[in-house]
Amino acid sequence: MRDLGARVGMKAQSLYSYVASKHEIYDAMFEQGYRELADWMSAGGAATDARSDAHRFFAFCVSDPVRFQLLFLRTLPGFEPSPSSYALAVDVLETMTARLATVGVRKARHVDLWTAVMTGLASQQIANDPGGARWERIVDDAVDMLLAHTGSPQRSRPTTGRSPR
Amino acid sequence: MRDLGARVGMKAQSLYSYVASKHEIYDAMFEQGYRELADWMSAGGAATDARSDAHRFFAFCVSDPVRFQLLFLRTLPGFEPSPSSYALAVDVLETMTARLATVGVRKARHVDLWTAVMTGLASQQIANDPGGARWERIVDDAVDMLLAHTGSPQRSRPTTGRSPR
DNA sequence: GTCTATATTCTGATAGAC
DNA sequence: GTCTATCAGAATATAGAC
Repeated sequence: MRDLGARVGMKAQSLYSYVASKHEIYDAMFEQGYRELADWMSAGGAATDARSDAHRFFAFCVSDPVRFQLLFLRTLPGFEPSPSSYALAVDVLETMTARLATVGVRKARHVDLWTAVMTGLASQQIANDPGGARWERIVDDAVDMLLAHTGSPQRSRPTTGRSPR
Repeated sequence: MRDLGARVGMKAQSLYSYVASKHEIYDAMFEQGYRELADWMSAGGAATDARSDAHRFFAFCVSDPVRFQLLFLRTLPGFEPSPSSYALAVDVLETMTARLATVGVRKARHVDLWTAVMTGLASQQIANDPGGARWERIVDDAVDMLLAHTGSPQRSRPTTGRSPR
């Protein structure tokens, strides 16, 4: 609270004129994070290319490790999003599920697999090669693998000429 | 430190007869965690079945979320493992890489892809379905997908009769 | 709308008695 | 080897002056 106050030119105590508690701030950040995700993904245009979508999501994750931790790792001690914030998160994730359906991913288990793979790539990048690109470089690889396994047959191997190995 | 002291029947201050600082404890836990991982994986016998290896690793991760966070997420503020602990971690991970080579995964980028997928599955399980099995259920699926993409041709589709869809 | 003052509790850590 | 006593500072939060 002191750090935050300093950042906005206030004493920590003055922040309590605006929010009731520290967790209320976490909750607002959680909600804002998911709104940013929705904006970020829709800014990429219609979901037609699985690779570019994956790169957009990956970039969103690694561009703000703290936000990534808040939205996807949920490791903040004692924090749980409020029902309304959680509902927003579910809503945004459903929109992303719809984008996946566009490239032929329709089964719930396959959507779960996509989220696990993409967040896994991002978390390893953040944890083990911050500032680098070691896991970013295999995003394309991962997308091809996922599409081959989960996508509709006709879109599972787009002819981009960049297939790995 | 007070909680820890209480757990071992001591005042927090007495712990400082054994360790110099809290971070020294973190470091010991980090080292112990990787030793446990090495023991856990080797207890599964020789690495011949990618699926059972994957399930072993997944179980190791979700069986202790705090340890998982310490070893693979690295989100503890201010903590970095000591050089010797880090060296141990690298060593254990190399042993796991050797296990992967057994099932035909030899390229460094493919090893990175495996770790990202497996830790991704575990972190999603821990964060979004603690105590459940939503992501555990797709471990087999993920292994088949990974092997098809990264394994040696002859082992990429083991005839277990459980291949998904 | 922001401040000072303060309450309360907790944090990691040290000194020194027994 | 563990204790009591204590420290210095940080945490979240409230009350009330200006």
